[in-house]
Amino acid sequence: MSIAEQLPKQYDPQDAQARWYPFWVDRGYFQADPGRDAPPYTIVIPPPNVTGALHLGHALNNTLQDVLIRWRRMQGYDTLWMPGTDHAGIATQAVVEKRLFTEEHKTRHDIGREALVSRIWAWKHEYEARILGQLRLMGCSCDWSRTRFTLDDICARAVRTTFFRLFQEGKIFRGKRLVNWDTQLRTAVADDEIEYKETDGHLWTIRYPVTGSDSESLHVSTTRPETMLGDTAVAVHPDDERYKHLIGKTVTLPLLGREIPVIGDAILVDPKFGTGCVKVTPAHDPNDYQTGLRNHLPQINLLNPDGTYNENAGPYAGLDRREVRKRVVADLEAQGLLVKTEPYTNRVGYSDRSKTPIEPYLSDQWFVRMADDPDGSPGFAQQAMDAVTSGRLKIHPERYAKSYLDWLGEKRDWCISRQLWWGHRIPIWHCATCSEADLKHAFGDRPDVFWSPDESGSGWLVCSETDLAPDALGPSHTLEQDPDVLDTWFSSALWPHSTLGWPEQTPELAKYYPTSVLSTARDIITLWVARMVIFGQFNMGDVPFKDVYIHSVIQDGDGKRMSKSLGNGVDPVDIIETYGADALRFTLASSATETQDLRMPVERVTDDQGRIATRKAPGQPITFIPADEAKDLPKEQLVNTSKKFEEGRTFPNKFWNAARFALMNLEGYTPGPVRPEELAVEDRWILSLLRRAAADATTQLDAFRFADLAKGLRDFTWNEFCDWYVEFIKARLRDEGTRPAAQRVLATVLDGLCRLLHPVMPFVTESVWQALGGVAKARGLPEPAEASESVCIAAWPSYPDSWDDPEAEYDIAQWQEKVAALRNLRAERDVPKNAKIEPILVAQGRAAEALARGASYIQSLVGAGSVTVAPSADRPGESAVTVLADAEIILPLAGLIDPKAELAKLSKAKGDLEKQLGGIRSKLRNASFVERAPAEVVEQQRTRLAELEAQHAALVSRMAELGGGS
RNA sequence: GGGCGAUUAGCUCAGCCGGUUAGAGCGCCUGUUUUACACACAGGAUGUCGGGGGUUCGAAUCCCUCAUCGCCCACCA
Repeated sequence: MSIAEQLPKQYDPQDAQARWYPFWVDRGYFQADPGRDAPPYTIVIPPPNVTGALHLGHALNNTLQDVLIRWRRMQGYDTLWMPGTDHAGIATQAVVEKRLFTEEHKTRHDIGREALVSRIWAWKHEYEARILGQLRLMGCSCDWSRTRFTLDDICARAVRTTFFRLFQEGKIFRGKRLVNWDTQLRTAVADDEIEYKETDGHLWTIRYPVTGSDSESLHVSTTRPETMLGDTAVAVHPDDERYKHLIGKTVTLPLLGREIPVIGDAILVDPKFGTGCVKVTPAHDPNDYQTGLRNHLPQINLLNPDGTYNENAGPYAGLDRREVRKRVVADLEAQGLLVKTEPYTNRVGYSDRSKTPIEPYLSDQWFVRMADDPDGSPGFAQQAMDAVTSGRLKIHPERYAKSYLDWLGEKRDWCISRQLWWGHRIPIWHCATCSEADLKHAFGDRPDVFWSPDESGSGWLVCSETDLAPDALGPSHTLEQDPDVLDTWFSSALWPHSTLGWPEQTPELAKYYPTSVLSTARDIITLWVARMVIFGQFNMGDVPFKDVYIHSVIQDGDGKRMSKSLGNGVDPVDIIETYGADALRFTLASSATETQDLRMPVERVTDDQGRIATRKAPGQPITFIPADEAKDLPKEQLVNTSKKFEEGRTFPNKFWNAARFALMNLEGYTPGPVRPEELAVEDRWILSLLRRAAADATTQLDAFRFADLAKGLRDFTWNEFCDWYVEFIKARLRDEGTRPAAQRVLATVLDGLCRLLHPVMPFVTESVWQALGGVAKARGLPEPAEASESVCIAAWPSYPDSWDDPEAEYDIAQWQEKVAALRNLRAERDVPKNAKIEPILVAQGRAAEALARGASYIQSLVGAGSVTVAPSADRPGESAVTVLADAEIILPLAGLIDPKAELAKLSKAKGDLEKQLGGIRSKLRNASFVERAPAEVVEQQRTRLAELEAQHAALVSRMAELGGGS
């Protein structure tokens, strides 16, 4: 059996995936080689969180990165796609803690730091394996030998060194800050890890008596009455006539009896809101905190880490915050100080992780200084802004540069400490009792140890690149390591250079930094991209990448964000199993336009009996169960897909079958040169289009226009190569004389298609490449050359300008137009399928010459007995007529023409023409148009007018012949 | 509240540095087992380009405004 006959009629994606991925990996195509003499092209993967598996958003992002990497690899670059995963601090700890609680009813405090961390590692191993497996299934050509994890030793080393350098240069400092405290997890959470919910509560109004006055008092309203225990002032607007005389006096804080000042503060107080008086609790409210700083108010912390109140709450000490609220309200009421209680809906912040209300909480934290230096030299934020404004770093689409610059413009210090156990431990050791002499004695000659006085307490803070033993200062002093870990973004921010081995001066670092492109989602432009720029410039003295590509966000069909728990999430593996990896990739690449959001209508997968596809757990095989049983399942067990991927499935199949056709017709292929005169018009035409398709593809990839790339290649493959070229050459392939040249062109075009389509559809192209290699190992024009062993490493095509052939394109366009018109006539006039037609094409000049050259092709493509091309012809009464811009088509159809119906059709065509003519005529009658529009536009309209008038005249004369009026 | 973006065929989207008759895929209708492909082929229908106003010889495209939707940021005593 020939190779072609062994190929199934339908492309089998699973077979190709199973075959070629190991093939590529075994041959080491994905491995970068810093020793190779080729320019570098590098992408670091945005490391997915090990929290869970990848979804369609990741699939989109990684498809695009793989397209770029495969393209550049083919262009001859030494490509490195650096893979890895992110430990994702709080997110991962939270899922593991949650599981610990639901399965064993234990908190992390029950099992301790070491045990929890080891459980998280186990989780990490499981999900890392799944994530990397998903990427492999998608066909991602990462250099797996370099896979990194943000918490591995290589990354840890970079974290240590960076922290040390920052500390040494005074870029890291310790400070008090109001953090969002999660009392259940006992940790601070980031602003973006808070979910606000509209919650029904109350607004309580409390009376604060003015000290030394029997009658006067101020009324303040609050949604959190318990915090009044920590009030250190009452603020009014400085211009408020009702209260301004009280500024500088004091009021007596109810329940505790402290005297607190009345202050004027125009920023905090809106005199029109509520009573116009605001209680100020600097330690427990962000605005009040700022107010406290402005007015030098004391900060009274009321909270213990577990959510109970501390000794500052006086009689309420030891009670949970919720209990304190109840008692404070009851006590105020009992003392007649509660003015009123109103129902009130406000937004309460809940921790994303524990789903409990967040408490603003004053605590010691570590910060990286973002602001400019006191001497005015630019700080980290400014440096990162400069990278973009100077053009060293480009963000695509450009509009996202604005969010980057706006956010950095605030130059807010970056809080890098987290009260967690999963992460890089802060490399600071505190010694409360020692003197600087002790430190000098112990570490004096060590360049990797640096200390500074603890400004917030007594003793010294010692930063070290390597762990310090508790007794490193001798038996009389204790060194205690800071219990906190670093914000997960601290290690992510180092990713582009830590993964290359920094601070070691590795060959990789020298060659691959700065990397080429970063592709990511817009919601982490600030959290991640900006910080990579900051640390890249700090450690490496250069931006971490030259281009940042921001892809769109995938939503479901209703515009809702996809998520597994909402039941609208789509697992790329489900798509791959249903449609194939190439289908997934092609559809995603086709969808990658410059939009912000991308809708992906989602539907359940069912079998032909209407049963619902489910998976017991992600990664498990699909089982189908009756619909009514599926109702009660958790949504994350349902398998979703989207019709959008149908398009991605049909295209590889179309290409596959075009290849089968080619292979079947390459029997007896012999490599050899093709002389220009051996090329038929259609050969010159397809080569001209192939050249343009390749040039366009290159341009689009350069500009990250993935959708245009996918569409352009699809159109060329399907609408030009399959629909026309293959049809054109069928006859020549049957003729022994013309067969060899036709085969050589066919092999060349198929070879080019494999290359051009490979970045987007690696699997089907490799299948075709290998099969093609079986019959035509040497191919290409004008001289054949031996093809490489894999399309993965074949050269990206760039064809000579001499292939550009406007004459051939003109000819083919002429043929195509006439074929389309004749097919339309056949269909519209109900010409029997097997009837041989005898059309006459009336044309003059260049058009006539082109049609004469193509007569035999037109004949076979429209099922004609003969095709006549003539400068003029009589129109038989029983014939259908179509009038085109440069030709008239006469189709004699004895016995098939109903003059009335024919007239009606012509009349409709005439009506359309007249509408267009009317538009153009009125335009040309308009003096301002003729005067003001550019000359070529006016000329264009005149030409068009002449064409349409000629067509109109022909129609009118035909109608007269048929006996119809004009 | 500030910002970004969207609104074009039944659906998902191109087009938008103004200029022939606004396109694609899917879906729909009619026909076809034409020896690569029914995941196909041939033909066809479908749009006051969200509403209103303006600029211009000319607006889907530029400006203003309103409406609806989405996202980001800030914030709600």
